[in-house]
This record gives sequence, C-alpha cells and structure tokens, in this order.
Amino acid sequence: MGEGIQAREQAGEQPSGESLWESERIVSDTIGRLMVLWGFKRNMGRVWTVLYLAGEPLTAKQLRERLQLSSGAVSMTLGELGRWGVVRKLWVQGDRRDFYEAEANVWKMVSRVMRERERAEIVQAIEAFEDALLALERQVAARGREAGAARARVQRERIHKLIELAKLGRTMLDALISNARLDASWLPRFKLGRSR
Amino acid sequence: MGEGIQAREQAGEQPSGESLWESERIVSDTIGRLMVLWGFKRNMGRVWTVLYLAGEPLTAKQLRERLQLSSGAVSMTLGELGRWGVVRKLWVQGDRRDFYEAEANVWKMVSRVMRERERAEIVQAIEAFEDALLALERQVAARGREAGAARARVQRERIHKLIELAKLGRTMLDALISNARLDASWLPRFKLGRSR
DNA sequence: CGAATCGTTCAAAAGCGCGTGAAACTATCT
DNA sequence: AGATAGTTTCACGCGCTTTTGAACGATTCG
Repeated sequence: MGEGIQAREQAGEQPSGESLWESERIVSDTIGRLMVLWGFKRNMGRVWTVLYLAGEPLTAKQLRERLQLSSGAVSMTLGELGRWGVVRKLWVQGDRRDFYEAEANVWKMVSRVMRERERAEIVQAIEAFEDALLALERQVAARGREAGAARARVQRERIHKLIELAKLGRTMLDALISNARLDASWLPRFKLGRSR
Repeated sequence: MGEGIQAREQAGEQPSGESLWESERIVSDTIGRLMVLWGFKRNMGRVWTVLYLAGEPLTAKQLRERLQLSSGAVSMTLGELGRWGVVRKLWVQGDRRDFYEAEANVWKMVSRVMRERERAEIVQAIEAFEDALLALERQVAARGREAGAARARVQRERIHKLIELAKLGRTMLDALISNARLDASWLPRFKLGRSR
C-alpha cells in the first residue's frame, strides 16, 4: 500500500483537496459575515457553507486546505457545528478519516438554531424582567412610600412594556419554529398576508 | 418632586446622580446581554435602558454615575444610540448640560434597527449569492464542460436555495417593518395563526 | 472677556476572543 | 504490537474591539 501512495504522488495526484472555486469563496464569505452579525463565529459559517455547497461529505483535511485553516480550527469548528446539529460526522468502516456533511435542509437548520439560541435568551430575559418587577416592589416597600413614587411608577409601566414585547417575540419565534416542517407550504400564505 | 438643588448641595454634595436601583440594574444588564447577542455593544443596551426606565431626560453625568462609565464611553455610546435614532438629545436653553431621552416606543425602535441593519445585510447577501452564480457560470465556461460538472450542478441548486431563503427573510422583515405602525392590532391575528 | 462647567475626540491601554500548532489521544493498517 | 494516519485538546499569542482619561472645544455666567 505504501508504494501505492507513492505511485499516486508520482502520478501528480492533487494533495486531495482542491482549492475553493470563486463561487464557493463568495458564498462562504458572505455567510461567514452573516454568522458574525448573528453572533456566531465566522468560520462556522464558512465551514458549513463549503460542506453545503460540496453536496458530498468532505474530510477535515479537505476543509483545512480549501479554507486555509489550521487543523485545530477545523476540528473545533466542526465540533461546534455538530453541537448545533447542523453538521453530521460520518464514520466509514475501514477508513481512518472522518467525513462530514452539512444539514441540507437550510430552513430546518435555521429554525433549530432559533429554538435553541434566540428562544432561550428571550425566555431568560422575560424571567429577568419579572425579577426586576419584584425587586422594584421590594424597594418601594423598604423605602418610604413617598421616596421615589414617580420613578417607581414609570418603571413598573415600562418594564411591563418590555415584558409584553419579549412575549410577542417569543410567540413569533414559536410560530416560525412550529411552521418549520410545513416548509414551503406556508411561504405563499405569508406573502399573501402582506398588505399592499 | 421639585426639592431644591440647594438642599442636595447642603446635604454633603450628593453628586447629582443617585445610583441605580436594583430593578434598573437587572433590566439594564439583561438588555445589555441581548444587545451583545444581537451584535451590538453591551453599553448601548445599558445606557438606553437607564434612559428608558428613567422616564425623564437625564444628563451625561447622571448616566456616568449610575452606570459607572467614563465620560468618553458615555459620550460615544450616546452618539451611537443617536445615530440609530433610539436616543434623542435635548438642548435646553440656559443650561450647559445636554439632556438625553430614550425613544419610548420600543417596537418602533426595534423595527427601525431591523430595517437599517438586518435588512441591509440580507439584501447585500442576496446580491453576493447572485454574483456567486455568475462566477459559477464563468468558471464552468472557462474549464472544460466535463471538468466539475457534478460539482457545478450541486452548487447551482444549493445557491438557489440560499437565495430563496434570503428572499423569504427579506419578505418577513418587510412585513414586520411595515406592520410596525399598526402595533398591537396585528398581534392577536398573529397569535390566532398558530396551530395548537 | 475670563472663569467655570460640560461635552467630544483621540491616542494609548486594557481586555478578550479567536486561531495556531504541538502534544496527546484514537483508530486503522502491517 | 508497532507504526502510521487522523483527530482532539489546550496553553499561548496575536489582533481586534472597547475603554479610558486627558486635551481640546463649546457654551453659559459673572
């Protein structure tokens, strides 16, 4: 086998991973930007995109070469993407290498991330706001009834507004997420729903 | 309510800005967290929140004291918030100090930011994806027709999917934004739309 | 007009997240 | 088992962002 490898190298075999096409570079950079905007790491977007556009499973080495990343970066990025459930590791019998493939259903992917990230954060915020209301009443009780009556009144009112808004956000997210399976079917309904 | 400035100064130079209440601290920290998640700076969220909960215009000095920030930080943060249109500077005749007040309509604020930030980014992404499609055809033409035929086919298909999704996102944002004025009225409709 | 107060700017410093690369670890092949 | 290829982990350092604080500018009042 060892000679076999030599033979391949002699035969001018590419180092296994071709470089990125221009089109791949554009898309992966763009999605990398979006990921940063959304508070993720740029390389998560880039790696996912390359896998997505490849259409077939790739090895870590191929990703390393195509994206010019260190082995460590590739491994950690793939680990994170795996934890988010947007990249799967394929184990192939009789091959030392692991292969990775992207979740192909993009909308499913987005909705999963929304559920696990945005929703958790919003729920947490609602709880915090309600804690703040409690703290407010405690404060009013502790100080004289006069002390900051006006200030307290404004706060009560506005914190309630914030809670309302957060709950609206939660409701919207839930609607998006639960519609994730219907996929395209509700898209036209959404469009029709708009007023012109 | 209008207890004299004199009284305060006699009482041992209360440095004009009381400290934050516990309730204010909780809410401003929470919103600061959310802002970071959304890709903004923590202090933007904290400053806006303190102004919002104050219900009345505050001076830069008061913000500095309540949030323990340097003068520079307050100035720059207020500048940014102003550019986003979520904080107004009030100029009072016969007072050296500037006062600042928060946009009180939270939903209006959110939708404005979405329009200027998220939407711009999505539009830009759509353009980039379309550029990528062009680059893809150029590449196919340049290389032989055989070369990476399969790879090209997958890319075409998937980049189209991305464009579709991005356009869906844009449509949804537009719907949200244009409904911003109706405010509460469409909220129930949204809730009813959900399946249980 | 000059003193006093407040706001803004900007260069330097601090803080922090990210990628790196080598070492440890695991799995496959001879 | 030993050798080799592949992967993961982690301490370190680099670069970017944020914060600071002092100098400068602006506005009001005596």
